[in-house]
Amino acid sequence: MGDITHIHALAYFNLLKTSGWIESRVKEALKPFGITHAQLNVLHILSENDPEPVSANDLKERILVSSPDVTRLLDRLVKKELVHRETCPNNRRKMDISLTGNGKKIFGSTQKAMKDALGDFFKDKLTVEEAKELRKIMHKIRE
Amino acid sequence: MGDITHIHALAYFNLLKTSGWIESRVKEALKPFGITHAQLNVLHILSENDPEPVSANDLKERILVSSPDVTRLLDRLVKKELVHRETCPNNRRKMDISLTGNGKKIFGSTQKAMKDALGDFFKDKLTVEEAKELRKIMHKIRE
DNA sequence: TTTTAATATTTGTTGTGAACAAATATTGTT
DNA sequence: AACAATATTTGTTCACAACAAATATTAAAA
Repeated sequence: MGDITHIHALAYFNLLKTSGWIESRVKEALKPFGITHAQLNVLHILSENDPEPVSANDLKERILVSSPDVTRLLDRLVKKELVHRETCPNNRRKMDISLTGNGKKIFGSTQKAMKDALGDFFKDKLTVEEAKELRKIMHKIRE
Repeated sequence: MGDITHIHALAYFNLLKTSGWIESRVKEALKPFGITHAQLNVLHILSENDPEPVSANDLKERILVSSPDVTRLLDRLVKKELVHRETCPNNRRKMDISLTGNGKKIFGSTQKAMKDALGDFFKDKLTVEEAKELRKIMHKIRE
């Protein structure tokens, strides 16, 4: 049992380390666009739902950020004109958040830049079988 | 080739997602101790070297934080009396950083709390084979 | 229908950390 | 002694986290 714990602990620390390693590469790739990883998450969610708008509350839940901060995260994206924010006509408590034309364009560019920056990872580092296995394990952990 | 990229991309996004998931659990586990993940990293490095002190510069390199911020990160730990900081007698440019008695105690408690918080992950979620495979893949990515 | 409760977002405040430039102190080199 | 290299600190600005509290709108109850 001691052994099991040790092996699992090593895997866990490696996971955090690798994730940090990847995140620093992502951050570097995002620098030219002047947006952060947190902001990219928002653009990603909005892009998935496009052209349907998403409410701030839905964003809050999908981004795992406490609700008070979504407003200010969006403030920055609105200021950069990447995101459009207007009160929902059906329920005037809600805000409809969606990508602007520029937001879509920038998001597309970041996706491309991230693929370039992570080229090694996508192409060379892992075999298809390993990538599949990795994905399977990730799902099992969060189960 | 399109398929390969897609599978690898899915694995990559899952890795970031899982890492975020784990980090949020770690953060929750650390809350009672009033220290952040970044601060825990410092305590971890100091604990590995204990009782030998570590210079701020060595910390900087092992923690992947730009040098200007190590000072203020340490400021907070010194203020909490978890860390001891004094000028190195051999080279008075350097600072010797080490754990205080309380720092060691708190670090020990956090390790225990983290294991409890991640109990599912350590024990139930992955088999020993999967944990080994995960660790192998993590190493391959950072290679 | 007025009151009350629930929902959705915003505002204020404080603390932490990232990024960059610049200052200081100490040591090593010419 | 002058100059460069090393190690840390300070200043500044921004992003984000955490918590409490305020506001506006809608839904439900009396």
